[in-house]
Amino acid sequence: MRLLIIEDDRDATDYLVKAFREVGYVADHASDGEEGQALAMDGQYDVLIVDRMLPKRDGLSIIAALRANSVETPVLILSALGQVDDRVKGLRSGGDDYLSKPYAFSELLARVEALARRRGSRGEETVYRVADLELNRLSHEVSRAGQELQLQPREFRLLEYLMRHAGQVVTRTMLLENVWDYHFDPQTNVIDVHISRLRSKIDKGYTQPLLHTVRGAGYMIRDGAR
Amino acid sequence: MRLLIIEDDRDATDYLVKAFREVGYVADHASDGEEGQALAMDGQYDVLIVDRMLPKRDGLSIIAALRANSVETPVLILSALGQVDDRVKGLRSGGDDYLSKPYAFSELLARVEALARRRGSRGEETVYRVADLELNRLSHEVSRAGQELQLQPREFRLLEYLMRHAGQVVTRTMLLENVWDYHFDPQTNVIDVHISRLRSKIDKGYTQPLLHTVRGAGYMIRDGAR
DNA sequence: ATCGCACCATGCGCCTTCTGATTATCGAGG
DNA sequence: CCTCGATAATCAGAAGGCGCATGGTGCGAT
Repeated sequence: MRLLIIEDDRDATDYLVKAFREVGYVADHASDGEEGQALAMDGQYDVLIVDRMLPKRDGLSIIAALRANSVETPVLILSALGQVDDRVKGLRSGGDDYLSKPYAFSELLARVEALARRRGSRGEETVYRVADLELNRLSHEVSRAGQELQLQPREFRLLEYLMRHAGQVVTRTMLLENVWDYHFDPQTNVIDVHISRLRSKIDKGYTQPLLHTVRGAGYMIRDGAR
Repeated sequence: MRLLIIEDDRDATDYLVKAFREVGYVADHASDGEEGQALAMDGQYDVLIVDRMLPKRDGLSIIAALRANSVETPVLILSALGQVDDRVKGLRSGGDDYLSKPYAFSELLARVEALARRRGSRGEETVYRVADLELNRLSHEVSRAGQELQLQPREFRLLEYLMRHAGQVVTRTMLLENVWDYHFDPQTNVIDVHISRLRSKIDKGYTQPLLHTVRGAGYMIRDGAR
């Protein structure tokens, strides 16, 4: 699940990004209305979380602009206490939601998931499975053929991302963005190193390798039969 | 047990939330009908406590909307004295309940528990057990291998929350929200400190540690084969 | 006024992650 | 089929970060 948070309060944003990441969601953020709108315009997000009051361009006008360009990503509006006016009501009828500050993260999470579900985006599995390889996102357990494996945090995120996109080639750039939160090329072989270590844990000793290198493109995890 | 209180009177709400928390229930709240309905729609609660008179959308219409969406969470209606009209009576026959203000909290509690029980909801265990570690939510007693342990209040809440989610990684954000009621990052190591203290009480001197650190993710309690 | 609990700050130690060099593998073209 | 350049894999050392423990401070309760 990909989220975009458009919010100018730095602390609040950091807190949210961290919290969403902890539960395994990818959260980008924008600190003003223009930047946020530009990002959201691609329609690559499952849910947008938008502050009512923003520099450069307020939350409601962003939504209007998106809808005018037929970007139908559901939006959850954050508003200061008691600030919910009639326009917000109007928006809600469009299928979106609002939440007034202060709020509990768990509440926000619940609503975000509700929005995503309503829209039909799958609610995110708790267990990923590829052949006899299993990853449990709640307990952070990973096993192959029933054998428990010990992964490091980064390796876990890496595998989680790969398994979420099982059967698809995952590019290095995708990994940098979503597993490392790098938005630039580190010019090193970080990825290779971790792929190597991960591979030694999940594939070593098994006849059927699951983590495949796609030369020149990236990596892919899948039941190698075929 | 998870409760949702939909009530616009701030003081009354705070009082209830606190009171329920003291007896170990998780109580969310919404201050108007729309917000309440949105929250309740997820069906994540065991019982709803709904004021008759609410801004934006009155209590009965919320219930109607929920039932229309086949959300069958039992509802207890709070109504001003003598306000019990026929429609409310109708609801009662359907298995729900009402209570007129003013009321005693103990009575409210009893009815809420009755509703939860009638529904067959797993009413919430009163004793959590993980391996030889036991926590009694009613008596606030904690013991390991039959040995009574002395916990501080905060430590108790912490352990209670961890044990409720035994076998799952509990993130720092979850702890901040649910054990500390912080909705921001305190930028300190409060959690670490209390985990440390708790650990020294429940794990020190035992060969089998139960409270595990999941580096980069959070903490988890479980019968730690491993 | 005193006690005790919760919180904060600091420093330490270990584990994870990254780096950079080296070796291996791939694939295309001669 | 061999060679060569490019790409990927491996390895081990280093540094940084994260989590842990301890002692100190403040505040609320008794």
